[in-house]
Amino acid sequence: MDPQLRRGLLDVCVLSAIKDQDSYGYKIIKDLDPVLKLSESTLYTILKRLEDGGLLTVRVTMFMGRVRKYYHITSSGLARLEQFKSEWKELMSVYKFIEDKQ
Amino acid sequence: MDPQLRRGLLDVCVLSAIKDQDSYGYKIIKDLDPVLKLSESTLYTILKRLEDGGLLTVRVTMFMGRVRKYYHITSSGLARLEQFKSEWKELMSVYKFIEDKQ
DNA sequence: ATTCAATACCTCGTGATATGATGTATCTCG
DNA sequence: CGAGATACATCATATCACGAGGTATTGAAT
Repeated sequence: MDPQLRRGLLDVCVLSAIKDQDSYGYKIIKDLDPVLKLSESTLYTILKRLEDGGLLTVRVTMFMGRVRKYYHITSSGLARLEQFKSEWKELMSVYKFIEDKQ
Repeated sequence: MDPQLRRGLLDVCVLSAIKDQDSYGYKIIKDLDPVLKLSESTLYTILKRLEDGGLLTVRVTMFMGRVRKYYHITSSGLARLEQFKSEWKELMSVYKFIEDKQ
């Protein structure tokens, strides 16, 4: 897929992945893999940005001797997902314009 | 609209705007305005990139004492629009994933 | 015992990019 | 004459995705 097109979905995809229940980096990548391939460097960049923006919070845990960081969506994160739905409608109308030309 | 989301559409919107008939910068902005607001600096950056990529060609003309550059879509440009349609399907499947979580 | 894959985190540098600010020049209308 | 529309362009900045590379543990296979 066109990288530009991907970008608009990255943040919301990650937020979606932790929406129903808290998750951690490695698992998010595996969960999203069928729908969207993410490298680790990309994901951790996104997670950091979302944390800085207050869209999620982090909880550090230990599991089998390894550090594991659980990410939890905030109300702002949920609002972002909500906002995305309306933005998608705008996007669809732009797409319609392009499609009609074809 | 989320700037990230916009980005994926910029190139194809511009290509769409010149698809049916050659056009020039100032007119492209006016034509796209109802569907997508573009600043001049943004558009000229895009046009330059599309030209460099061989997706369009430029023809310099004079009109009423002013320089006017007409942009013409190439077969690569048309192919890009074609490709966009299939990419949009991929994008829709990602969107479905996000939507289903809501 | 050693090797290798899987799990799990992270940082740094690079290249690509959109955009505001700014500049140049002409035509038209009041 | 002055303002607004027409029409182009460049530069600096900020944002961002991503590959490359790094650290460390567990568990299974050789």
